[in-house]
Amino acid sequence: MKDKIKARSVPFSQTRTRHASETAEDYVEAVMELIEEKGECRVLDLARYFNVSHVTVSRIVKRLQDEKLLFTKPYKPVELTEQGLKLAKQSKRRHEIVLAFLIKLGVDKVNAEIDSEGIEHHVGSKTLAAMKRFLK
Amino acid sequence: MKDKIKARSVPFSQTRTRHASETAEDYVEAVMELIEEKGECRVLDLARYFNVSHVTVSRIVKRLQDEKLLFTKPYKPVELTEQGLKLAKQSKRRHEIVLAFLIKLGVDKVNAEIDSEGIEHHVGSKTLAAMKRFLK
DNA sequence: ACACAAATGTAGCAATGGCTACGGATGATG
DNA sequence: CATCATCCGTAGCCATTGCTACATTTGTGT
Repeated sequence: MKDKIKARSVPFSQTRTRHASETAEDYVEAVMELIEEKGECRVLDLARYFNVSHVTVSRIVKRLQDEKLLFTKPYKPVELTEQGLKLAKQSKRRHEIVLAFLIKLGVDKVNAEIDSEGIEHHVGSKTLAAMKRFLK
Repeated sequence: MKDKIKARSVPFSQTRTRHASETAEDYVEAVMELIEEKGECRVLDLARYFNVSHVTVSRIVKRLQDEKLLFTKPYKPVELTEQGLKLAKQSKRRHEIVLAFLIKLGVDKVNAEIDSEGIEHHVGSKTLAAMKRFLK
């Protein structure tokens, strides 16, 4: 009798689309942070940061270079493009808001840090705005 | 000079671990919902639900069957195991809490639905508890 | 200048989740 | 009971993100 399937595809498509750029956001944010902390960002720094092998990092770095988010040369440090820096600042800000939000909500710091890493990539502008209102 | 890299690997590992089970949670929840709505859950129902091809669905169904979350036979409907049903109920409940939370926070329904799909998989027990407190 | 350790790159494998194209199974209808 | 549309499975492709093992580059120190 062909009951209609609830149109849940939209939320899921959105989620999948965001998945695609999660890595990019995490990486540019990490590069910015590492450059601030150490003056430069090496492949191995990123590998330690994300707890993955340097091979995984260098492949992703290559892809993000194609996407013009960062640039590097063989055996040289990784640097952000203007576009990459912009994305990094945006991501960091959103990350900070989500983290502060969870803490104000009453989550302990450790869990707030863990959950905010996962949550931040799925927070749309409306939800982010609501979190900002809550923080005031 | 070897500045120490902040131990961010823990949050990221957690996030990746959760990624691994996101698909499982989405699928068992969808199967439960479709059985409730239509009496049975076919591969094509899931394909329409997630807006992916039936091939993708049947491969994932096969994997989840190996993981004892659901079971099926060729050309037959998909059903949940006890374990799968338990996970589905858990996921659904968490999903509902996150959704209600976002709405109470002031996010409109459309965006709350979209974001809750992505967020729910990254909400740990502490954060979930905080959301429940907020709902009261 | 050489030698060695650390950093990076390359080759190649696995798992996951997308897809199209094609073929077999099922079930409803004439 | 034959036919046909729908459903589902299989083959085989791609991209992403993991990995180990091995090769190469860099830079430091003797």
